[in-house]
Amino acid sequence: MISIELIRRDSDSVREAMRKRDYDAGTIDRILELDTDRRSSIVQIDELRARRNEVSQQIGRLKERPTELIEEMREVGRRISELEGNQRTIDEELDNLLMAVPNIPDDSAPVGQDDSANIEVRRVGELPSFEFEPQAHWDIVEDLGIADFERGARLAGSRFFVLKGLGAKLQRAVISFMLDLHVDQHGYTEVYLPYMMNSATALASGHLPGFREEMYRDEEDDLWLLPTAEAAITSLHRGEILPAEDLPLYYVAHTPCWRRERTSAGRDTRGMTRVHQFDKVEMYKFVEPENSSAELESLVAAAEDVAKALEIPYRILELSTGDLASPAVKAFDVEMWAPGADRWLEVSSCSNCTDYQARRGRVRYRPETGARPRLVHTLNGSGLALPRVMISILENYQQEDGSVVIPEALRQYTGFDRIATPQ
RNA sequence: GGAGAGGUGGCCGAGUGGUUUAAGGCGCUGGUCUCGAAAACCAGUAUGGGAGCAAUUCCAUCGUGGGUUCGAAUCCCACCCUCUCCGCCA
Repeated sequence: MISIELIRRDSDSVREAMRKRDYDAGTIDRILELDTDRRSSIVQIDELRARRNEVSQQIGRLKERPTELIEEMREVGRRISELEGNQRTIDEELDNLLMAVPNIPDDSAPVGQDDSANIEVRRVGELPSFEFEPQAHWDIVEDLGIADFERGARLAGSRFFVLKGLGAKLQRAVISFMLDLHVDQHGYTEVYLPYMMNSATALASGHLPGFREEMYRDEEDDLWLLPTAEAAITSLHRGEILPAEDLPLYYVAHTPCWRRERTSAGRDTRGMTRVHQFDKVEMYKFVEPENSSAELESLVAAAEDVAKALEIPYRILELSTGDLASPAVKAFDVEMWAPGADRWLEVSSCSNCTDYQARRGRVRYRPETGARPRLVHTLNGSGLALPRVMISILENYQQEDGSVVIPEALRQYTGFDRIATPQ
């Protein structure tokens, strides 16, 4: 949520920002209208309440019940209820609109309508060349018997998969490797989270209302399966006022992520490039506002470190204004090279959300004793998404004999250095 | 799932319809005293929203949301959470 004060103070620049994001700027006018209504309604209600408070105290001090005053206050009470009902309607519409407005893109973010306007910032590592025709991961996993899409579909439907034998163990190893790297090299604190969240949590991160159709839901208990750990971690400090010395807070979590993928039906249908359930290691930061730009850089660096350690070629893209997630003001994607499929795969998205989520979740800190609380800034980034990292490992490290060599950095976690025999 | 007990400010804790603008204590901040500190004493110490150039002032908030009443921390209803016991269970 962006601040209503900003919309009041500088609605033109907010409208301009919405245009950059291809978001309907018309809602800004409606918000301003409702804000005016809301404030005049508050003035009326508060005046009546002040009068009622005063008179009621008077009545309490009197020995006898003044029936005329009581009758008058009864009428005032009726009027207050009426106005309150009206204001609830205003507040509800205002909240709904405000909650749907995306964050203001950073001035430095490249302006564009969609991902075609993203900018490649840098490319690291040499693309591998093969003496043979490199296979795509869906063939590699089938030949080695380490993943099973048919049985995944049998259990849960299309776009679910089963990992088997050394394939399952490889994923487990990569998870441990990434968690350790972030904890040991970058100072993150590991957290284990509920894999479900309530609506208040989804609202704080901005996944409600915007991501509603993408999430799986348990209606009966008002629970949502995490589409990403980011949603949960945002609410770790929901409603808190943190002491300044606690900041910055760095968290890292491994969770499965569930997505309905309704909007991308038909895309990436082969293999495990785009699936309904995938594991991810997620990094998340709560920081002081002044530092969030620098913190975004180091967040990207931590994500990159995984690719570097695995010795897989990757590139960094800066997202255009039209491709930013709604809480983000600036974001970078990390894409790993997949030589078998002959394409880049997005394995991470690192975003600075400034105070957008902090305002929704009321996550604040006190700069110094006695000072007024301020909203923190939050950042999130994958570090990294498992299936696509698995794909990159399999496709980059495949051998002519059909086996796959395990990257050096992973071997202490896997306990094996090659997957050669079918599982 | 069943029964019972609870949820009050940063913390402890009083408060069962009206000078409660939430007692008292602890903590914290500032001050006096001191060479300095401790102790003692004095003062201050929530969050959000509104009006106002401002000083200031008003409103809301005692788990959450409704309700009763001129008036609710206090009474009623629903829900959430914590604790104890029982049941079930990895």
